[in-house]
Amino acid sequence: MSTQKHIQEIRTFNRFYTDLIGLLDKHLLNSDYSLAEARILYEIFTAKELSASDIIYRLSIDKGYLSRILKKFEKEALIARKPSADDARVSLLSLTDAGLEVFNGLNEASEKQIMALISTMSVKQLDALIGHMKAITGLLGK
Amino acid sequence: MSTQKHIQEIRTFNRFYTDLIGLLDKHLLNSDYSLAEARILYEIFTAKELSASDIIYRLSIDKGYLSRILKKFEKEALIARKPSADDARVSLLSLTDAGLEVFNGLNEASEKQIMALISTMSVKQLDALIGHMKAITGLLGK
DNA sequence: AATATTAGTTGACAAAGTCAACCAAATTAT
DNA sequence: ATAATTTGGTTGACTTTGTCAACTAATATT
Repeated sequence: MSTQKHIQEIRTFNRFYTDLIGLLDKHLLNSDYSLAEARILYEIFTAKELSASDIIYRLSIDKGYLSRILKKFEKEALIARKPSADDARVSLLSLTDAGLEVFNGLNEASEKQIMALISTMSVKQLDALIGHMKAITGLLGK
Repeated sequence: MSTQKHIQEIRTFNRFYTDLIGLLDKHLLNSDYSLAEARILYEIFTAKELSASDIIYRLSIDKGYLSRILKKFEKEALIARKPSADDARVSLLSLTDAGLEVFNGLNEASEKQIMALISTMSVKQLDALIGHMKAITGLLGK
């Protein structure tokens, strides 16, 4: 692959996901949740039960910030905290039914944003994007 | 495609790009530029010459915020403003050599972040991701 | 020529995120 | 066992990021 072409692919890819971020930010703005909040809900959903520290580790988020977001989530009844049997300092977090509903709503909205973005791209651009992902995969020997 | 599988793909995809956003945010944090700033540089790079209004239109960014960022860019000599011949209210923006250098640096750093993320994914996950993009493309009749 | 629109700047503010100090529980060293 | 250190989490004070409305100057509309 020529360097020139490679640079072009990087730009295509960067362009794609920065646009995606823009769209995502916008749709989250219309929702009542920030990107950080959406990511936190995702972590809790995926793990079923985890501690605040786990989230800090996975998302590299500030613990003070997280603490406040979790407080808000609890107030909105999106999450439940159960004291850990192993460690009295720790609360185990899980999504409530309301939390799951919010999480699903955010995911569905994301999907729409992705489709909206992809629909603005040409077949050529899409191919370039997929090709670039594959190229990276190849570079990594997978 | 079964609904269950479809939901799973959406989640894979959402997960991928929200993680990407997290990484991107972090690397931008280590740089001296915010995501908004990176996107603005991208626009100016792509268009060669455009007005602040063009950027507002393309990125749906607040004009007050943009105004301040452009002021900062000008102070750092990343951009040049040339009065438009057509409209005396408008300045046409372009990247300086310094601005181009910053833009290239940000792009390169992004690439590293993408590779870092992809390297954590399994072949199966990557296939799912690419498959999902293709599926969306197919749904859109491309 | 009067009126309305548009491009861009600025001030005041709100939201997002960071940092350091702190408390309580757990772990390690002595 | 207990003193010293580390870890999980909360809070207050702060910075950065982003929004909104008011304003000026130039352009477009009637």
